[in-house]
Amino acid sequence: MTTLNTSVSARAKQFEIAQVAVPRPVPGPLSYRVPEALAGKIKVGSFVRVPFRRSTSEGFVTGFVPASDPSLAGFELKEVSELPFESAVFSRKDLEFYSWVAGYYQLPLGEVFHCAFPKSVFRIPKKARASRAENKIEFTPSKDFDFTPDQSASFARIQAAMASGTPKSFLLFGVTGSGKTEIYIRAAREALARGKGALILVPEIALTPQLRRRFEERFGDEVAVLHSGLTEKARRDFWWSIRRGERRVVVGARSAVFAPLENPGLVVVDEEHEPSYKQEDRLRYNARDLALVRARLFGAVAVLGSATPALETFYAANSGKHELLTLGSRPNARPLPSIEVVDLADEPATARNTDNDAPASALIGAKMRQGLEETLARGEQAMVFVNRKGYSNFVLCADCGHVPECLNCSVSLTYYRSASKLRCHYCGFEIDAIQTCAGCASHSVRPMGIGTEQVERELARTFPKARIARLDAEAASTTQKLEAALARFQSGETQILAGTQMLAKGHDFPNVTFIGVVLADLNLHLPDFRAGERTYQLLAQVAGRAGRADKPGRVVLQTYMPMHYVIRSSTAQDFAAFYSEELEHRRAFGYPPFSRIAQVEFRALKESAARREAERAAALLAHLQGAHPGGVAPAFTFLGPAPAAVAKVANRFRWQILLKSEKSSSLNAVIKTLRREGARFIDVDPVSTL
DNA sequence: GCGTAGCTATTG
DNA sequence: AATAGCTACGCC
Repeated sequence: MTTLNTSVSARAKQFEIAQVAVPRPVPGPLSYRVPEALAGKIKVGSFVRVPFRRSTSEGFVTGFVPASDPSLAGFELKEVSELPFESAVFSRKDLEFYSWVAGYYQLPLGEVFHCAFPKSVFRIPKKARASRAENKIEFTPSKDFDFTPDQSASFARIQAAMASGTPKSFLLFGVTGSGKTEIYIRAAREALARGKGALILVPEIALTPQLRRRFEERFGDEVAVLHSGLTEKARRDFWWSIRRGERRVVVGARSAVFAPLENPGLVVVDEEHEPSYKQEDRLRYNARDLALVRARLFGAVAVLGSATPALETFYAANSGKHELLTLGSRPNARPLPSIEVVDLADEPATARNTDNDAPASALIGAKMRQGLEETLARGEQAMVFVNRKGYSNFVLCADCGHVPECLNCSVSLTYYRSASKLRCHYCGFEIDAIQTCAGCASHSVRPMGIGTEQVERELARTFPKARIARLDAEAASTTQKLEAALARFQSGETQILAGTQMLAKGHDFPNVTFIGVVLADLNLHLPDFRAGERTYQLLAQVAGRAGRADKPGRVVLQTYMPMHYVIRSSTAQDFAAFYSEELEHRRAFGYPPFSRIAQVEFRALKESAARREAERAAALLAHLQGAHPGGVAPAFTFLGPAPAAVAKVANRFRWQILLKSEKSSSLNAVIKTLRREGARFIDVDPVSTL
């Protein structure tokens, strides 16, 4: 140690090298000298601009090392070029969280920064701004709803946990309409009362403006909203007002798990089972899992809410990892709808997929038609679900069997009738729909399989006087279109709305008393171990949209597999039955929650290269397994290598290996090895293995 | 010998 | 991720 009178300057000199994480997939932070003018101003958490290659990059200071650090030997270090903001943009606590994320997904810290800091946030140099005064004027929070006994009991548990100050997590298990949102609101208020913030994650907030409104009615300009649909300016303003502590109730989508709330006391994940919490590119994080981690690190209470929890979540609750809070009753006393199952095998099999000559009943069976008729006669509304967009899955030449495929992907093209196009759902490739077969020039090109457009058209033919509309990704291509379509349905202008699961999200249409599910088993047989779970969740969600207090709901569900456990348990609205059967399947095949999995993908322009890489990795994995001698069971297993379900996407061939391990640490070790060996696309805890 | 498409390695 | 630098190949 140096003597007292020299220590200050010695220390200043010693720690003058800043470690800067740049938001690019470079392996680690880079080292930069701190210029004299910025000495003492640059801190951990500072946002800086640094020279990078022959241009500049933005970066985040993650620490300091002495200039004498051996790791710097041989480098001609460059200097930090700019410090646009005086104060740090993240805290040491935040850094702890980012580091945890980087470690868990085994990606560079810079990748985490890329997600945590939306690019636009730093675009315009900021002066200290106090431009919100106009919002501050008069705000009277709307009144609380009365709690049911279930709500009161659940809220009391959450409140007690917040009072005790120890991090704790809950699973709030309650059907649609059981009042979960009201509990989130009161818990958020509880957090504010304790001088803390609240982070509320919702699956697709762009689709649910009502939810935002509900929070704003109660918290006024304490509310910040974060999602991808915001304009750059709106996102920047919200982000900085959270950072400055001006808005402490954050309602946002997946990426809001990184919102710069200084001191969250509550972290909520609504509809925690939703796959949209999983980011599917670059840093493939699951915001639900990260929310739990963030809550734990920051000493906050976590609440996961769902009517159809993910199997892993319910299992965790049963194992005592989360406290289970059940909401049984519905505060609006809406009875659960009656669900009738129609076995399509009993329906007349009249040319289900043909076009012009099809009878009106090809997709809409007798029971569903009758239900719709009665609903229309009563002046009420109906929704008809089919979980696939377009007119038909593909088109096929009845003479030679030719099916038009994407030029870039190994999939057939989906037929869009009204646009008269054939489109690829993977890369966007499209061609004009042609009546003449490209293979044999015959005119026998037939649409095969069903989609929303076909259902809409068939409804229009069956009910020529009814006002029918369609809602799917195509019809809701912009937020305006979506909101207009929803408004027309809300007002009663639309009587029957046909669409994908987009319909089932968050909206409350009190006049909807009938729901038709055209083909419940559409997703049941996808080659993915979660296909059953997804189907259960969708059907339960859809069924929950029907009926209210004075108007009982009715659901007609068409299926080819009425005896399948997923169909049976969802129509009986029996989560426990579904859970116990699904759990046994998972146990038998060693899938989560009985293991952790990771999917490794190998992509190349040539099929042979993708395959070679995958086989090389598989050989390495086999070798690793053999490295456990003396009859000790290998700490991991793997499936594959095999071509992906869609073997080519955007001209890149894909091969996959699925890793499984009961031990988290073993899986991590294997992933680390593969990364070191150059595997670029590893999905830790994948939600979909397709 | 030169130009360049496609690949690899590096970024402080 | 972006890109500077490198290699192999085609061309005159």
